[in-house]
Amino acid sequence: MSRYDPSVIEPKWQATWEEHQTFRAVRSDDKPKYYVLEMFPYPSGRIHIGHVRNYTMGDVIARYKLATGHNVLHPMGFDAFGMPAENAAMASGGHPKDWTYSNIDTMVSQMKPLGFGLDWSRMFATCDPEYYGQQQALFLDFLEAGLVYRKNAVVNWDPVDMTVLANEQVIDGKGWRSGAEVERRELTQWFFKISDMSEELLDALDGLDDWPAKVKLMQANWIGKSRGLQFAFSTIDAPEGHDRIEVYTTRPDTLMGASFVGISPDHPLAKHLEKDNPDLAAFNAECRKGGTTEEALEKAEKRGFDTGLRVRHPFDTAWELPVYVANFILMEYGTGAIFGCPAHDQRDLDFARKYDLPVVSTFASAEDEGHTLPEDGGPAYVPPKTETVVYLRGFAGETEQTGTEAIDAAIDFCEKNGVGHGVTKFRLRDWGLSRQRYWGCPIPVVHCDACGVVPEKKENLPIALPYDEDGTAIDFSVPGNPLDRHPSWRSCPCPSCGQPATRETDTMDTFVDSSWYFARFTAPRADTPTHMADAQYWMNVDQYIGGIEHAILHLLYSRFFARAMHITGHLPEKCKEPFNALFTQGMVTHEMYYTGHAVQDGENSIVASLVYHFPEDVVVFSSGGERKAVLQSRVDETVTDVASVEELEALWKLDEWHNARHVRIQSSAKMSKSKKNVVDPVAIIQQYGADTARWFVLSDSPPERDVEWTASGAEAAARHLGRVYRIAAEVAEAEESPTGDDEALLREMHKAIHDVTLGVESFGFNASIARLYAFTNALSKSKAGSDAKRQAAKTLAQLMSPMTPHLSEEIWALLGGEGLVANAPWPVADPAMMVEDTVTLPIQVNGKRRDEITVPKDMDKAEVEKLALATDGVKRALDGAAPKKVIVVPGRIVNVVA
RNA sequence: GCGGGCGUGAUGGAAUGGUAGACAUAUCGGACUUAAAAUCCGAAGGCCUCAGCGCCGUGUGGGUUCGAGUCCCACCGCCCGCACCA
Repeated sequence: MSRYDPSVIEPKWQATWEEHQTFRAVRSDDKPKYYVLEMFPYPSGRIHIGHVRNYTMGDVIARYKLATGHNVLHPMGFDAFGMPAENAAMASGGHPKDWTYSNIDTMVSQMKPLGFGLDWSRMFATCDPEYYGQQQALFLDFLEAGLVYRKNAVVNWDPVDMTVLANEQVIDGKGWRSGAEVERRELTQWFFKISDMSEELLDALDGLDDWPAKVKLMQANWIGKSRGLQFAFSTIDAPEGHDRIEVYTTRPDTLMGASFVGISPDHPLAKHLEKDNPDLAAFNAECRKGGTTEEALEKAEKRGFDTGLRVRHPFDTAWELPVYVANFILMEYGTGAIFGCPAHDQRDLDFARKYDLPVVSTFASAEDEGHTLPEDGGPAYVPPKTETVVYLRGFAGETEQTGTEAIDAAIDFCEKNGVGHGVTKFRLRDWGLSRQRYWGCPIPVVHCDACGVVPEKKENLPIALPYDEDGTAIDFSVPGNPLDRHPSWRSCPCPSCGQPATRETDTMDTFVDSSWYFARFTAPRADTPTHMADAQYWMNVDQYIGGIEHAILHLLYSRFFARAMHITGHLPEKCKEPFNALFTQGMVTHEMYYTGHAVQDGENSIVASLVYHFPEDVVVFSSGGERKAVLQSRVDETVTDVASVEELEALWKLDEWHNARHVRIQSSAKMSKSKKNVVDPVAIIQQYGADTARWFVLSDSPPERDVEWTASGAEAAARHLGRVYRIAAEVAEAEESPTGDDEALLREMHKAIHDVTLGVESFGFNASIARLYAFTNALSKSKAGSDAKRQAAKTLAQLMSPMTPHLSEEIWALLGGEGLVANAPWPVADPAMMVEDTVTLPIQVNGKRRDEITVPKDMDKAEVEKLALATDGVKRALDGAAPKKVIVVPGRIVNVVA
């Protein structure tokens, strides 16, 4: 009998699938379609074990759907634009294009051995001119539809690298690469009008039933809807043009507790006042400086500057309030000005205490009446808006009402009395898409002295990035955007007047590339962005799978793009929400190994350092119930003939004695190169085969949770697959034998079909695999006849085929299965076979299990009750007393109440 | 601070309100073997007066129920997201 050898069978079946084009997606009306998509990878150069997990999950779904009679679309591509390619070019010469395409080649060659059922004929990279040219066409259509516009915006500018930085790239106020102090600079940038769709993007979340609640919540928070009152304070003796200060508040019910007005250092009034006030100018400058990171803001002290200016309270013109410039007020939110109500806002209270401003309560707790004034050092009284409170200084609505009711009443009152109006605000800003980078999709517009900003003509698309067509290589050796320095690329005729003009050199944010690739996969070679019939057929994505880290930006942008593409006629109406179901998978983690080293540094000081080691360089063993580890190299060197744990132990102690070279084990964490706690999928496949890797990453943890990669787990998975092969081969080669205990095995089989199917359909892959282990054990021990065993083994191959497709094909062929297991119809569980004729019922007395009875499954309740009461366990527990009540749950349990 | 989630053996984890710990890892014992690996068989939540017809047990305390890991309330702990958001 041959042995299970993945290195032989895996390439063989991959070639067979390729030959039969098993996974080619073809449109046809005779079958329902199913579109399964995993978030496409960035071509960093190597695939990661996390990719293996992600794509295996998608592949399980894809293969299962194929077996259940669907036309399956399961494509793969690369999110190929972005900074790393440019950084690589800057660091080590070469060109981002060469770097990227070479990485893509490598990664494809690493992915193919995993045997994913992908339609590779649809593959593209977002840096293909065929792709980004269509993206430019979309941009032009969006422009025409008013979905893109240009405006001045404040950006983080790195003066050394000469580029705009995203907020995430600013660390402690310095550029993440250059370390230079980041400047605020106003630039003209392109923006997508995503904020126009705030309300719709928020409301539509409700319809996404198959999205994780967590993701929907994160998106809702990001969009950040709030209802409040916008009104103005009139100023006293203010500079011209500043006779009013517009403020926005979500708590207009606390208006009678106002004690100051605060404005942002960037507020026009603050900027005006600082001209004649050097102290204020200094204060404002100080506020503008400093980190813009959340952490820095969190720690920053709340500081204010009394402008000396005063305003009148809208309800009482005799009531004057001071105006402060305060460092915690953001110009970007609301109107850049607030009124402070210290009694009911902690931040305002801190501020009021610091500058000795009055604290006036407007409402009190309904329970302990009276005292709501924050005691010295006590917190502000901020109950949930849903709580009913007693208004002490109310002006609208009942005396006793909830915060929400009071807010509504206050807005109503103010509108009727001409003090402002109710407004709904969103936190969501327009999406700035301009980047001063080379390796991105060029924005297809031209700047003409005569005509201004002119869109390119569609027939001139793609506006391709220059490579070295005219003999001029792109120069990445100096900072800044190479497109700006290119001698000829910028020059072009104006699409409108034909006079010499210059191209826009900004490129698009890479999030644009990933905001519509799912639609492009439905017609990847079309000469328009999409092909309507194909989009109509294949869209939406039925199941989208990816990391939670994309919960906000990528998914929100994609939802915006789908709507914008519908408006511009590139997607049908039904695609406005492009992802029907979303699944966010967990990471693959690994424990970490390090040794401590003491190094003499100078004469007297000793510096300790940690050195991390790769898992393959470490031998982990167990001693006295404790897991310990030594370096592989030490084992080889000094004890080539280690025969026992004790000897290894001795080695351990020796090492410890020497210089603490023993390996410490640190608990599992996300794999990272710096911690060396990585396993390389390529090495794993070479060692165990793709099926083992696939089986393992699905087996031990629920898919949404992190899974810890362990060497023992991987070996166990490999052993199990070897066992399955062996059992199947034995069944295949067994002599014909009469029927034996067939029914027991077939019952197990149908239960396995049922449970595995349920697991696959509900992302319970770990549960499916546990069931497959149990079914394998049952088959192994079965005394059934050869026909039944053969049938069970074939079913096992089918049930395993989404997870371990190569092994399954091999077994299927071995057992004489017809065609490919990939194309075989998914087995269906027979309900009749899952119900036992007799059932064993546990008998409880007062909820504690005391005995059990085995009865025919349809025995009537009275009969069951009689038998239950007659059992020894029940008699003993009742001790002669009569039961108060007996509950019989047919087929489940009997509970006697004593 | 706000919002969400999770607490089950040594470990990863199973359990439509119905026999808690499936399945796997690690561990221990046995068979086979010169030996090891591989393979096969078996044990195993804790406690006790240690195989019984016993007690306890799903973070802690309460509640609902004939019956709670599961539902409700409070607390403790951990994880994640958001946040000078007016």
